[in-house]
Amino acid sequence: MVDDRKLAVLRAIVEDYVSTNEPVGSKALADRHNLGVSPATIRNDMAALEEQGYIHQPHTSAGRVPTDKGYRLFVDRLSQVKPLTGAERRAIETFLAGAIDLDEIVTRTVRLLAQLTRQVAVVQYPSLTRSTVRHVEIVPLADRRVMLVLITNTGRVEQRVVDLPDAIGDDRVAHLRAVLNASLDGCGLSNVPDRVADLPDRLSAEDRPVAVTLLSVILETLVERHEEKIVFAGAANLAAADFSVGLRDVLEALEEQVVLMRLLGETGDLSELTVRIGSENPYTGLRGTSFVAAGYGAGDKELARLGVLGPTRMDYPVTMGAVRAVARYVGQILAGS
Amino acid sequence: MVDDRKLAVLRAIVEDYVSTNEPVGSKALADRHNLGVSPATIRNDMAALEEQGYIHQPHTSAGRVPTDKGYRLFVDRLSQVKPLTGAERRAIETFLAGAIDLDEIVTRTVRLLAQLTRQVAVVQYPSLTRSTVRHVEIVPLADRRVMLVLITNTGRVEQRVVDLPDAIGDDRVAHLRAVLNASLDGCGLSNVPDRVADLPDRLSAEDRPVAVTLLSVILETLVERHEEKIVFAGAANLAAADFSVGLRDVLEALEEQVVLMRLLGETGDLSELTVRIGSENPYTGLRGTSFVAAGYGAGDKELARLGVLGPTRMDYPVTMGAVRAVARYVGQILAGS
DNA sequence: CCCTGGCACTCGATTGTCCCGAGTGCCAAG
DNA sequence: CTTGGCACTCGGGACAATCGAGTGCCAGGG
Repeated sequence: MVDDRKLAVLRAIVEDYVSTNEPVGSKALADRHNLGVSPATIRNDMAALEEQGYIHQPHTSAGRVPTDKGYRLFVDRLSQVKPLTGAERRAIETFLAGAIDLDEIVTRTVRLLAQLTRQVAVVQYPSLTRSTVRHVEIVPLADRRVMLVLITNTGRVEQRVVDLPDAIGDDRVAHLRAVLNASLDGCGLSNVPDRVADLPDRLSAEDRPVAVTLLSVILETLVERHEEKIVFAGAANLAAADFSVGLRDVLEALEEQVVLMRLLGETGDLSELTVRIGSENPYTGLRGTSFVAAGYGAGDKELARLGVLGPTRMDYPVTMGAVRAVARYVGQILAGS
Repeated sequence: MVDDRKLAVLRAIVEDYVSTNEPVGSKALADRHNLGVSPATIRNDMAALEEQGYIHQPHTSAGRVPTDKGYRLFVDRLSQVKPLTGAERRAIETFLAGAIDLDEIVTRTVRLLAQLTRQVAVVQYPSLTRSTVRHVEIVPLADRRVMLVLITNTGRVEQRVVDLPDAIGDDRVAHLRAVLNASLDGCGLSNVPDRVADLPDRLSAEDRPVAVTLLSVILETLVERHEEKIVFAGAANLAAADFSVGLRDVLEALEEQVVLMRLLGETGDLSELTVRIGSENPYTGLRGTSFVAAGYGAGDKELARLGVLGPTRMDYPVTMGAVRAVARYVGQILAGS
């Protein structure tokens, strides 16, 4: 039914359409790729492919264009991820190595990815929930006001100003700090609630109200900020692609954290690439776009995800190569810092 | 030369063009605005206005369109900033009041402004240089590694991980923390270099190398981060405006921190609105756009600026009203927190 | 002196028509 | 199963005609 030659034809159609952005006809195919058969034969194959929904013709007397299903088959079975050139690898490395803190790592990564793929790059901040507490700091600001700072092993810092029920002296601050750190140091963020459940009971009556307030803020921070921050870059590349229709929708989607969350949300194996094509996307405004995502993390835990959004008609092998490479390098950087 | 009636005509042209987005002719003007004169008279006035460069006709037999110079005159002398409605004010207030930290204030502000004006909003983070140190914190992470946290009176937090030349114990950390806070508390950030110049001399030989390292990082942070962070929102509104040409340039400009810096950069009095129209913009890609900016700050110091970017053909009175109002409210929020 | 109505003119946009060519589907022969 | 031939379809570009909004100018009137 779908023999090898038909697959070869489909591959050729995808490749040509991606590079020319014009519906591709049987003659052009026969010329450009040496398939060893005549245009007429190709026409027959095309008819079969269309019958099965892999390609589609915009109007009679036009060439064929791959459907989402066609791209899917292409990605799954007909293409190989294309590794980056040595020069590109080196560029990534030096560019990312210059980053001094988490913010900058993320910012540089997203720009890098956008530039590399000439599309829109999306990067999620390393997850709080999957990282561990490295340190808790309590900074007195006034008698009844402190700043609470949570530092994680991924270099992320969360801070909140807290108003306390009682005034509190430096010595008690030091004590609470010591207690909190003893309880939480190295603790996975998702385990924090368990770890601190009985903490107030172990404290003096004097310390208890303050501790309760602090703990509730800590827990709140962990929950509220569970919605992870996501940034994007390269919107200008959208305008270059001939996105005439729907550009507005795409821009809107990019500014909606929720939509981005859902885009990235799917869990996949680390170093496994996820490709979402056209109508496979969870959001209506993103029909017509495809999304290539990968998880990244320090060591072997997946901390967060990043990806690239572009027209359905994108160069999948190259894009996938770039995403995979960048994800790996970011992981290395995070592990090394 | 430019008598009152001509100005009225210019005002009418700007208003009509802004609302219809079509070149406006003499007949339409006579109909819609009761200027008390006939179309023929208006034609004469228009000819004069064109002669002086305030308006322009795309082609013979088309209506007139304001030039940048025309808009400039309109903004300077013919329009009044339009205050927001009560409902809008209340919405702003409640929306901004819910923010819990600086990041969220800025994020909410930029979204609010974008939504309010249906254009692209740009907000600069409150300047480090004009704020004061509220607290310096040193957090030991490992023997020879600490995290340095700088908290400012605007709620901004800067943190850096620092590798030290020597191992350092908790007691020495506490000592250094005390010394640094004693020197820097309440100090304007721009005065920090002076304030700490002689600090190493006042320390024991043992503490000196560590202190020097820390101070150099502090100074570095102040200088490097002097390039203030700028965020924007509402890019989708660009697509709605008929920006067919140049959209790409505009998006590129928005992602270039440098360009945004220059856009916002001009100093103006606090609560003074700056309007940059079309070719008055510092960046080529932004011809065709206008920018309305205002400074904001807690109390009477200007801390940073915010603004709105839109097509030259924008509703200036309304936009200016929104920018001014938002700037004031953000100031209040910052002052109150 | 300025305003007004009239009039001829310009020119972009719209509509309709025609034609071309790329590309198809089908069929009969190899 | 492949191939060459052939009739057919249909989008897009070129061209012409028409329409109408808007202008500039001029002569007459307050």
